[in-house]
Amino acid sequence: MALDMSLSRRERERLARREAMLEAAALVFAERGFDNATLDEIAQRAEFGKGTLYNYFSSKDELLLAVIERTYTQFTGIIEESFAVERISTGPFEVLLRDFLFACLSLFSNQQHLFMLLMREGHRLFFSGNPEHATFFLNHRDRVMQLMCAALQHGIDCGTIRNIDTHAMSVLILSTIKECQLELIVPNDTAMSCSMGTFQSPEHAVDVLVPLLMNGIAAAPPPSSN
Amino acid sequence: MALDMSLSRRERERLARREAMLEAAALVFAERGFDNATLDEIAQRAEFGKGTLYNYFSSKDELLLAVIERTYTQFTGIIEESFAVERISTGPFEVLLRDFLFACLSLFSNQQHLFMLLMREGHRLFFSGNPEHATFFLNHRDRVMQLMCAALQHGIDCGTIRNIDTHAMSVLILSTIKECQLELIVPNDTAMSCSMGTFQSPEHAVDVLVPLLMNGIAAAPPPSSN
DNA sequence: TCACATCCTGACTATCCAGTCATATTAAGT
DNA sequence: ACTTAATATGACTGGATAGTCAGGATGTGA
Repeated sequence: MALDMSLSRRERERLARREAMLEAAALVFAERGFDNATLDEIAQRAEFGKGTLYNYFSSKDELLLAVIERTYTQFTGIIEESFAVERISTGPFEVLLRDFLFACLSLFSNQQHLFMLLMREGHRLFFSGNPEHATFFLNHRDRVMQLMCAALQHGIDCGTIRNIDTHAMSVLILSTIKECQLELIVPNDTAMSCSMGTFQSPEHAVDVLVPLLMNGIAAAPPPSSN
Repeated sequence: MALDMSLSRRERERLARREAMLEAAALVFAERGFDNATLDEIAQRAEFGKGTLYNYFSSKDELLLAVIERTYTQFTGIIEESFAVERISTGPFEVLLRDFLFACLSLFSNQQHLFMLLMREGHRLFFSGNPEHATFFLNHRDRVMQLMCAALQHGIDCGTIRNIDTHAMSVLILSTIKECQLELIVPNDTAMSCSMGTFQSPEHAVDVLVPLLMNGIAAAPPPSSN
């Protein structure tokens, strides 16, 4: 992102053009879905000719993978920041969890197209039957899981959470973020937001979810009642 | 499913052919994804000519919607059974939750293609930009949410769970099922099942998830320790 | 056996688009 | 100014497939 003076102008310009293409591709893939997105439209939005795309990416597939790679990097960045070692030892885990959920929901609320992209195309890759694509997806998912597990393990070690199955809890937390983000998008996307109560905002969602994740639903609430 | 004697043989045969087409379509949509599935292949698997499909469904889209409708009906059936009113008042909620999770994970483990279909194409419908499709998806999701909320509310009324936000908890439970089912599919689908520990079986997944959902992760575990 | 209706069929068409490549454009060096 | 290298361009091609339709099969009732 920040310009790197170790590169020549030539090289910097090339990178900038590549970025512009990725940006345009992310938008179009998110809006239309991979299969319905056309390289013509991506090229047009990036203000290049279609042929030029092929000077930077060897195929439509490769372009998609590059876009997803970029998005996952943003996401793992948030996990790393939220659960940085110096933060995790100090306060109660509940605060860390709040910050983390809020950061995730904010990121994707501000860049809904990135969320759509990950939802639509992530699963597509996994189920595509192409082992290379499935591996790509699983490796990234794996990285996210590992960061999450490490954060939880650290919490256990510090005694700020009880001794749980970190893997299962990571699945639970990450899946909740996904589904919750989906709800946050609904009202914007369709006039008809069905009868069900939806989360009003990232703040509201976090307020409601954190107690559930911390204390569960069992009849006897641990510290205070109701 | 069971033959209905109020229908003429003609009508029953027509319904049976329609079912065969839906069955074939579900398989092909799940394997290839909607966009890459061809009507030729669906027709071939159902052992009909392509033209015949159009005597039963007016377009590829309509065929997809019919397949998804059918799958959602199976799913809501499980929720209704698991949380039937006569069951919900009797035992501890934990048992109901175990049975429910197990029933879901079993259903989709035995019919993985249905799960793939819902994952790949459900979101596709929602994000497609086509309001009719988005509505279709949301209505079904809504129905699932309402059943789940009702079950939780009943648990609260009976005092078997504490007074939580039923909507948020429904999101949490349903999203966990999704992500967990994804993990259960991984080892079968790809030789390389990455470094992360995956759930071994529906039984194992339920054993691990239920305590997390019931008690959360907070440092002081409610009734018994560790 | 024939006439009529219902239903099936797959070759065909019209469309769409990923990827190519011959040509045009720009920049760099001399 | 001229040469050469690097890059951009978009018309074109080849392949794919959703949906159509004219004709064929099958069954039914007279």
